[in-house]
Amino acid sequence: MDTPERNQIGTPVAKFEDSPVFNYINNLSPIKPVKSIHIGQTFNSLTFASLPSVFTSPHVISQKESRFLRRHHLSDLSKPDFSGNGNEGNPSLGVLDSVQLPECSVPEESFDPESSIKEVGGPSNEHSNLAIELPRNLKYDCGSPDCNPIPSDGIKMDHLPEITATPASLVHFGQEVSEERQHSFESRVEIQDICQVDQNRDEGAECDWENLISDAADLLIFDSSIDTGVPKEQSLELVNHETGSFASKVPQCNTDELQKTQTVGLVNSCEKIEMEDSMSCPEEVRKQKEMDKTLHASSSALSSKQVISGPSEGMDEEAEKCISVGGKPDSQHQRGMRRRCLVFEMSGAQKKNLADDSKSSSSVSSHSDVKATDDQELVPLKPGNSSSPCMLPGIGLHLNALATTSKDCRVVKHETLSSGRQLISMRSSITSFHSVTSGQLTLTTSLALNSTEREIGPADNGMLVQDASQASTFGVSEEFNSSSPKKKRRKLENVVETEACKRCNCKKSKCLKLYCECFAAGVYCVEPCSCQECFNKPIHEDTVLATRKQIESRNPLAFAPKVIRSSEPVSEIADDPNKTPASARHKRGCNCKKSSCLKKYCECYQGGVGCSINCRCEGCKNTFGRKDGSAPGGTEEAEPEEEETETCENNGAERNVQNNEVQKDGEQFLDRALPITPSLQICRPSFPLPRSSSGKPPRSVLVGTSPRLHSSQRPGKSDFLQPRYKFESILKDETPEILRGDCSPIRGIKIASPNRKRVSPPHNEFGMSPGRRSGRKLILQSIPSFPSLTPHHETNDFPSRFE
DNA sequence: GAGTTTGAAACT
DNA sequence: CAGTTTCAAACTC
Repeated sequence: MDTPERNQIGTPVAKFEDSPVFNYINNLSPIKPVKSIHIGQTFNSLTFASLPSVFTSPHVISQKESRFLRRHHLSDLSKPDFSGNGNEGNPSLGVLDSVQLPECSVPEESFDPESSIKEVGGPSNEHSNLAIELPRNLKYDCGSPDCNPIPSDGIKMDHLPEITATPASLVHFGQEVSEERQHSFESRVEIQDICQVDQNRDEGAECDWENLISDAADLLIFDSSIDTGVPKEQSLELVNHETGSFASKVPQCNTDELQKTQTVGLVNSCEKIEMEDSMSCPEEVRKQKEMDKTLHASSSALSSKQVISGPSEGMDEEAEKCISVGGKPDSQHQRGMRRRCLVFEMSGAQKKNLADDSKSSSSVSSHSDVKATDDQELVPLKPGNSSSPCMLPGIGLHLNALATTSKDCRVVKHETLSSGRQLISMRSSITSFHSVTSGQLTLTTSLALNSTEREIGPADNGMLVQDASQASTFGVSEEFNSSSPKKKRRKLENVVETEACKRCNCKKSKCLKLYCECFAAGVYCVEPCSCQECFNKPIHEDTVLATRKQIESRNPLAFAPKVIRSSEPVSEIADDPNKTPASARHKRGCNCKKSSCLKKYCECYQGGVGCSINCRCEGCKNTFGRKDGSAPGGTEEAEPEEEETETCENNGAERNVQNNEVQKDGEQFLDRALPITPSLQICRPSFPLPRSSSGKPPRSVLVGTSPRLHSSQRPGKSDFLQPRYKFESILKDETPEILRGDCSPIRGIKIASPNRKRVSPPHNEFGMSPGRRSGRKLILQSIPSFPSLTPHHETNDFPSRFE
């Protein structure tokens, strides 16, 4: 296969070389180059490992450049159309323009759209152009050249070659620069194949995918930067030679997007690369097999790279770069910014997930891999997820805890994916991740599950919410990934409704105090915010982080999720006593005096949870559960921490109910409960609860990266609740699914009671009810919520805990 | 949209 | 730790 392709490629190249002028002309007129070069280029880039030809031949370069430029132009052009905003303070745009102009003396701007139309051969409609441009623009914001999602078939055909060409060119560069890099690209390509397979399955969701892709592009960009790690610089340099800074950025983005984007052309190219044998349409089975292989390879590569690249700082820088590149002032752009901030971590997590998946159990491999890819895509979306403030309410400013982010991403996935598959993938990913860091797979897995569940919560709260605006994309992604889209949708909707619109109206706090909802949620302020003198923006990242640290130093729990939520919407909770928030409570409790805990002034009520012992409210009438225990739904809520434990143990029936709830919610509740802040998530899991006499875990130091860790532990009473849940979740996780059995109710009972008893050594640190709590507490301690963060500690802790 | 109420956060 | 002040959301009109 290689030889023939090479030959084919070679001829065109030679031609071009012969007539450089022709090339230049071609560049000017997008139509010709695309048609003539289409096949050749794709094959070339893909098939040829050695790219000297590319470099030698100005044609190729020019073409590439032109492509990049075109897209840029398109994005720019489209920008005004969509956003109507010029380049708002995006220096990058200006740079891009400058770059483009010199190279393409002929105004491609007007040209490009037309060219695209011409290429298509179909009737040229402005609408069609716009449609095309939109995806491009979106992608472009991300810096990705994906034309894949092009709506119209004809358009697709024409554009595909171009797209493929870019990636291919990238691949070439990588090869030349370093074999490692090439490997990474190939792996990416492989990943793309996987994505394609998924796409094939979900052909219906293409439209959504476009959005998703665009959204994900941001994340992807980060990933790319991370993935490339050292090689990244090389790639940048190479790119720079040709197109300049912009180009350099673009290729990275492209690669990332390519992975996620699923274009036929890409698929073919990928297949060619890896499968060279199967030029014909590859079968899904084959693809899957290959995907598995590729995933492993890619994941390994990615993981290694990630480890090397590490931290958020790099991430941030790149994020900024990407943003600058995207350089669109549009609301979307801002969203992207926000997401990035929040998602960042997500992206990293995604990468990790991939690697993890590959590493993770072979059994899951094929599915998990696929899932992983899907998850990645999903993750970005969610962050819109985020609750992810959006995505995640608390996820925190993002930058702080990268590790957390990864978890967050996972969590997000978890939420989206209620299906076993997803869970599995999650586990695997987590496990692998942990293994990398700490090396304790088994423990980590269980923990990971817990963490993931917990994480879900945060996503709901904050960061995820951010993307809520993009919920549509989510829905698509969710459907794609999850076997039970309905639930996911529901959750997403809820999230969107409740937290999606995190916005503040701060006037004096500069959005640097907990008064600011955005800041408190760990999210940057965004467009919808009407704050004044806002410092809670990526630009002031340092300030934000510093302030955050200060606040955390004062109160480690400051950014912890205030409310441990149940997954169910408030309405449901209220309606359903069984579902009640027994599991959900406000950590610190409220202090309401006049609102009777019946208004949103009450944080408990606002969080849709019942008041607990922790509350000092007066005249509590919280519909979700009264402080005195006379909760409408049940006594459960009344006194969350202590009562819950007691009730569970005391009342068999109640216990069952609770267990069921817990188990049911297990995923949901736990996630929500703990979740809000990534830091918290990390912290909690990683640290044993305060039971240790001091209350502050020694690990804090490790966790140390984020003060949050401390917070997680400290929390006093409320924390116990969380641990408990954690414990339950852990139990679930620990027990193999098979062993667990499907019967939820039974499961819950069995699992809960036995484990607790087992674990419960006689500890009454808190002086709570002795037996039960102590056991739970111990369990909680034993459970290292986040091994990954504190590998050493966890390793140490694990043996003792589990034993 | 302005003003009031409310309770958390911040401060002392 | 308690009391006070500040703040911004929630609420009312």
